Amino acid sequence: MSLATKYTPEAVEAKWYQYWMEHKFFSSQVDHSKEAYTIVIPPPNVTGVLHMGHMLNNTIQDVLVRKARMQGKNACWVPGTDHASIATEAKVVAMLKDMGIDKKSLSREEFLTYAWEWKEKYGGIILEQLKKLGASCDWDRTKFTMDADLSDAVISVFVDLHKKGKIYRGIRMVNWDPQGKTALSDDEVIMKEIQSKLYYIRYQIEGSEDFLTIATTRPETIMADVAICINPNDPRFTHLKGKKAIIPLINRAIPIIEDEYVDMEFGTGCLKVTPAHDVNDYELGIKHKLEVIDILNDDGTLNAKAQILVGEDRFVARKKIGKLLDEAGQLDKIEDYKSNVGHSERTNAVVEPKLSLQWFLKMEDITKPALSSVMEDIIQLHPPKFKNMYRSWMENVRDWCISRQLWWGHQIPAYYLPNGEYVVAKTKEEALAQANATYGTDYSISDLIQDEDVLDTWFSSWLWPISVFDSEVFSTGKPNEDLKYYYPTNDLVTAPEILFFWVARMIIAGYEYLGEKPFKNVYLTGIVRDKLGRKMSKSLGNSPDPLELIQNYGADGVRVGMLFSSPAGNDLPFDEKLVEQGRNFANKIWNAYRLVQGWEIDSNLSGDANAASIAWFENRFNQALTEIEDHFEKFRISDALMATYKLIWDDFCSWYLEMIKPAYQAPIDPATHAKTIEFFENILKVLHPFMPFLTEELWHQINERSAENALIVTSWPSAGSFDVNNIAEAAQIFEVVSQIRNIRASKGISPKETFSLTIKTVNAGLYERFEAVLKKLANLDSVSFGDSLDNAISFVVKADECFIPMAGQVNVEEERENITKELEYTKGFLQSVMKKLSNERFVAGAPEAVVANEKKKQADAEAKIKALEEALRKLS
RNA sequence: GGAAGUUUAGCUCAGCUGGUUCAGAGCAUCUGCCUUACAAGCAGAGGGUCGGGGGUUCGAAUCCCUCAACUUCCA
Repeated sequence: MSLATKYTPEAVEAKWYQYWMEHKFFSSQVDHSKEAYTIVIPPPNVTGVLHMGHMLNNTIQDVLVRKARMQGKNACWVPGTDHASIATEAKVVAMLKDMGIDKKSLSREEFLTYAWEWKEKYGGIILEQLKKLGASCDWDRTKFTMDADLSDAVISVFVDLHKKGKIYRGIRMVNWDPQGKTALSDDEVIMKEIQSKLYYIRYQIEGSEDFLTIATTRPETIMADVAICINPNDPRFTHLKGKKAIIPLINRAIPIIEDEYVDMEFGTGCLKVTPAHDVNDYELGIKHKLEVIDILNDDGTLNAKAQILVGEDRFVARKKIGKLLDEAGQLDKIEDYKSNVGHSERTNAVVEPKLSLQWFLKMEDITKPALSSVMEDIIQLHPPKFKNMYRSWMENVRDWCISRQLWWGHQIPAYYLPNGEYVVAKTKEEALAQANATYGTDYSISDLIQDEDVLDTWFSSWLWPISVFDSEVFSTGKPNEDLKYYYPTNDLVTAPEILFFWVARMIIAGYEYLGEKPFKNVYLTGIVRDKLGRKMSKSLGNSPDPLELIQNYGADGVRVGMLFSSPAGNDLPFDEKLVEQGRNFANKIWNAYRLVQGWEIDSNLSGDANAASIAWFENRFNQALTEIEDHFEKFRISDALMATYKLIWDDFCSWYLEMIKPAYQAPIDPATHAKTIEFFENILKVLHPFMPFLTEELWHQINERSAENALIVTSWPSAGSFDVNNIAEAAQIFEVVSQIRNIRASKGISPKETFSLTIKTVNAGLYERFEAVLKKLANLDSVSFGDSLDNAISFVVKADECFIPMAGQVNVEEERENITKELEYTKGFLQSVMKKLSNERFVAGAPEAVVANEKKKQADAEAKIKALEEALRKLS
């Protein structure tokens, strides 16, 4: 019957997770008699291993799901993984390289075979790790973004949007890695500050002997210039308006255009416009309808359009052209200059802005309902400060480039025809039929060539809240039973970093395909950082191994540690101390149970002495639960946890259990015992979402229970009403206890030495009700009422004077000093109150309740002053 | 360069529309305790001019202006 003095999580956690799985507590089926509560997991990358960010994110989801389940809702948490085109392809390429295989030597099919093998082997690791955390996902519903049905959904959506005219092919500037010969996403580009040079080049004005000078870091691109741009407000250049300039060395005339975009302060105030090789210039080119001259090959060498230096590498060309310009007398000077230059994360090559043909989704119309639903709080962001960011992005949204030059992913269902046209269809067969019908041709399957590229990974994950339930609705338009029941989902928990990439796009897809929001609440977590404030990352090696943490502190401890200091949207500065605190908390509860389970019950005993304590805790529990519910309501999860923590540690353990605890080896009365077990059970219920393993273990220790009575499916307690007055009275008693303990501590008197307490009060009834508690907690042999005592240490609580006789031990000077100090403070306080009350404008202007309050403060302070003054008189 | 946010105890943060216990919590620190549930613990204590300055108000951590520092997003 004796339990270990320390809680050991390992065995307990494995046991209960298996138990929950066996009894299918995580699984959810459509059940119209119950309200659905749905969360879809932000699918982690298949390349991923569990990191601290996942821990935080999934702990929050599990807390929400477990609470909803206990509240009788049909809780469904759908897990899954994301195929992560770029990251996975990079992993597979690296793996092949280790095996001595070059990706270029493989066909697409061969490569994909390796990729799938890799996915089967490593893709599920992260989900297994989530189980260790206690995640109560419905594992039977596990999905992968490249599952056949989900892929089908992605292709249907592409075809559909293309048919609606929302998807088009267009030119776009991408980050090109000339070494890897591939486009990079912005995330794969690392900006580095580079010491470079600013070349000042002289361009002759057509039909005159004048020159204008332009500063550029990229002189090798002058052959691609199509205009010179000046700021129309710049008085230095008014004479150039409408003229033309001549590109040095190749002597091509280009127009001088005007745009306020030009920074008059930078360089010479003149800008050369090279649309093919600079993003900003490209925009400028579109605005002014300029042609585009691309002088670079894919490998970064100059092509024939450059006319000179053809075949030279861009950096070699830069040096050479500097020399040529100098020789031609058209190089004014060269200055040192620091600039930020993008480098390829993988090859470290300097990234070249390059125009290429890509697929786009028109965003202008499709985003409208997604913007308004968030602005009108139909979908609520927590914390709401992210609404601003969301709006600015949605209002300035650019068309979404959805193609990627990769193989791992959903291949774009566009088929090119020998006649130079293309068709978009779900299958090659359909494409063929469509092609022949449209163009009156007689092509065969082998004439069709499918687009090489795959779709952006977000183009599949934006369908996630829909496609995990119903992958066919995109083509049929008819939602299945699952979708009708579970959609819209309730809460989405994710990181603010992907608010635009993912969250916004899910909202867009939700309205586009179902005319309904995908979720009601978006809880945005912070970033987990190390003590130095750095983001935790594998490359820095500053992230603890989550599984090791679970091993060392228990899953419950880790969950609590993660949540302790993570208000929504705020970064979490992680410190192992937090997890230790979580572990200690688990141990505290474990020991509280050890105490309670060790009691013997004597049915002859009366529980009268404990009635006041029981009544107080009942009130306090209901008060705390009300607060906790309020925190949950507002998605203040860490506050909800802290309130629970304090309820258990401070109120239940430190006060309540001490109040009712029988003397050593003495039995307890049945009424108190029963009540205490009831309180304990309620506490376990409230704590379960945060610490599922420990609570389920103790739940079954308290009583043998059948599966349907397991804690995970027990109903959540509802907060009853509570008597604030009773709680305040108890607080007054606690204050007296603390004061007496303080006297012992400051005078070095052993807690074993008993005191007798005399109280001067008009409210003796209160102290009588709590007499047993006072005696036990302050170690008193008697509590009596009466007038002031001599030779006693005194203190004042509210307006009541308390005396502890202490012949010979009273240091009169010290006592006087203490009381005087408090008296001074109280007088000062009273003065400030009186100042307000004597101010007519305050009395007239402030609300009635505020004035009444000040009057009450006045009365309390006056009573206290009276008591203190009397105590002081007694001393002399 | 454009926009937003943050600044309260040693650390991490609460403090809603100005007015109870308005200066709080947890951790950390200090002191005393191996008191038979728990030293992963118990009891007690100290600690802040609410970033600086100005203003509005009877009254400002809270509203306004300004300066400074940090962070993030966009370019």
